[in-house]
Amino acid sequence: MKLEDVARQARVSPSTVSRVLSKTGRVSERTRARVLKIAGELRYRPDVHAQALAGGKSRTLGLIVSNLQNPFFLDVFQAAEAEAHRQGYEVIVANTDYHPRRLVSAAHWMLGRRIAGLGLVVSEKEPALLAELQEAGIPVAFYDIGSPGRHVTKIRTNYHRGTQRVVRYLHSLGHRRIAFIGHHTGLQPLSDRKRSFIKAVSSFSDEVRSFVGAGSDSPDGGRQATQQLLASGFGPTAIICINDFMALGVLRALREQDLDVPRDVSVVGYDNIRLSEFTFPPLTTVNVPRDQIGRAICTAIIPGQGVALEPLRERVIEPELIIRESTGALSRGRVRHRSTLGGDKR
Amino acid sequence: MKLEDVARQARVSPSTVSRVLSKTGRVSERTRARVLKIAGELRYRPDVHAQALAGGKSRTLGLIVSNLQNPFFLDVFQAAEAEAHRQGYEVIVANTDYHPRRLVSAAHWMLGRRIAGLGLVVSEKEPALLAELQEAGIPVAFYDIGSPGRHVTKIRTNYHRGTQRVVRYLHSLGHRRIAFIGHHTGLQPLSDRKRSFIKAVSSFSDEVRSFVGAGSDSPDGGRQATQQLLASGFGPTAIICINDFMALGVLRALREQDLDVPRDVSVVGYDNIRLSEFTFPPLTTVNVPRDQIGRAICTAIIPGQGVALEPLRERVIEPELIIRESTGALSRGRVRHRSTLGGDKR
DNA sequence: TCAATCTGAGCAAGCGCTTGCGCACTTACG
DNA sequence: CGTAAGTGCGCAAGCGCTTGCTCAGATTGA
Repeated sequence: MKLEDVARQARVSPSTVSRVLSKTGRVSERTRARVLKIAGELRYRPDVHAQALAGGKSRTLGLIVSNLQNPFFLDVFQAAEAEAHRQGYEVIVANTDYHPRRLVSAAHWMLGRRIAGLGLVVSEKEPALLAELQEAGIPVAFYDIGSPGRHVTKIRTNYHRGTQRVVRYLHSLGHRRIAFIGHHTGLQPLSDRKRSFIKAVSSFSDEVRSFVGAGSDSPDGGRQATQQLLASGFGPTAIICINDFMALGVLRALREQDLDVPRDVSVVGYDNIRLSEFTFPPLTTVNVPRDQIGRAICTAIIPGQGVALEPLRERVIEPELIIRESTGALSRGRVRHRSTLGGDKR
Repeated sequence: MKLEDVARQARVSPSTVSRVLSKTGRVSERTRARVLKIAGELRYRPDVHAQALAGGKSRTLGLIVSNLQNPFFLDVFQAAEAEAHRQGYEVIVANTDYHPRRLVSAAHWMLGRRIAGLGLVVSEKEPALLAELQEAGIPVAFYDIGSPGRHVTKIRTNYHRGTQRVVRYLHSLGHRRIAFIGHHTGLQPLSDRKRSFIKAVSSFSDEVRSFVGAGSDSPDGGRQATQQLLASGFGPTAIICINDFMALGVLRALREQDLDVPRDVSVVGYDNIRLSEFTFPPLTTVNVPRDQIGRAICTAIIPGQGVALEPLRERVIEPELIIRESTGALSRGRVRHRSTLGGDKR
């Protein structure tokens, strides 16, 4: 079923059909109706490839994320998709699993699809890629990494401030031995967050001690990092996780060692994913508005809106502490420190 | 950067460049190397649209799912994607949120993209759509719905058997008042599962009583359904959820009413999503191998493999009960029945 | 040594659309 | 009533690729 078939049946030229379908150009009401009718009957579906080729412009946006399994990224994707649809655009996603190589191949794949704009919500980076994107001239929006520039918008949340608030909050509850659990510490934005933690902690002079552990970005990663943390003998009274997704595993690991949250150990996540309300106990966390991020990305990369009007832009979103039940005042009794348990993996 | 540019720089014809890049046709080693070199230097990225148009065939697969937020679907998608990549294909996803209308528009969108095959992992259906897909002649794989036929493969897991096992297991633990919590009961495959439950329960004569509740396919849906269930006065000693995702909310609702799992109420999920290991308590569930499903879908719709060789196929995957800690023997003491609480919404 | 075969590469015809331009015809205006 | 402006539609030239066909030159076998 091609445009030409519809044209023939409707006894008009292909151009007319095209104009009717794309609502451009002048067509009489009668003709329009006839064409529409025939097109419907024939179940005509325009070929996007031909449209893209002939039209030269694309209504597809690309989004690359680091880990779709982590609800944070999924939420950003769905928010972006909703906003894009609202503006008549589509979005295609790709996942990198934090591998720079996959970042590059995903970007190339999108470039081949002639996307109108690209959103990058990843922690890994690849300098050569940035240059290539600049060169290609398509608008790009980064979250968390990179720097604004020509055709490039940077969106970020103030992680530093968020972490600061969490540390202060825990300090005010009496916690003095705090651990941080993250992942992929080799990637800059992620190690920046670790450093934010250390800095925030050290602002309380030497009174507060800290420890940093890491696993993969998954509940299981959180669990393993926690097991190591507990085996280390550090004996934290509070654990700050780089995100809620890992915190899921932290809670489990604690439970496995018969440590009660928050009585024995307080736990704080980050992101405020929907799941964080459903953990046991419900997780204290920091809200990161994925919908705003998703929308900001679209606004930034949809042509004729963001970049065009306001060349280089940086958008900072403020974090908000959400206190639930996984945190509490330091209990009088010392934490049950089970360094012996750490060694029982025999 | 177009093919022609590369050709000019390499002093060969576009056809030769095309043949080098697509590894088809005979090209001398020298020429090949030169072309490859130039293409690399120029950062040439073939335009998929032009390729698709000219080549006439597509290496893109479509996948439509009901709810990407539910890890079950995400897992199927990622499994399918991995398998597709292995075979040199790409996959694009669309989400319907259980709306038949969105199913149709997603399918049309994919048809416009001239996908090579379509996988449907949805619970809603639309008879007209099936006809249209048949007519379009692209291979289709259904999960859970539809029936095999020309160009159509059906993949399913034996939900009935899974539910049966769960019910038997709970019965053997002494449970006699069992509730089922599902969602979108208006959709056939979903109501089928509800009926499977009722049937399984009734196989124990009238000894076992049942109750069916429903919410949306989310933790929150599970939570709300549970609140209603508890308010109903039915006083279940065990709850079977249509999936783990909803079970997350069921656990939370129970906790909110100070009901202990499994002492007061046993809970069983379905799917064995990764998260089910991280709930409190870890969830007893039924494994549904998403990777197998994803792979089966690819195999079925990638041309020249599934459908072609073996016209109509149906593939059934067996479920396996996974016992964790959310289920236990019925405790002697009656469940604390808090019908009073049910009424406190004033 | 000559015809038969093979090799490597170019020509050109599309693939299914969009769109600038032009043409015929209608309507408005002085 | 003549000219100008407006309306409705078709023509044809691409968009960036793929691929069947053709063909010159190298290689081979009897």
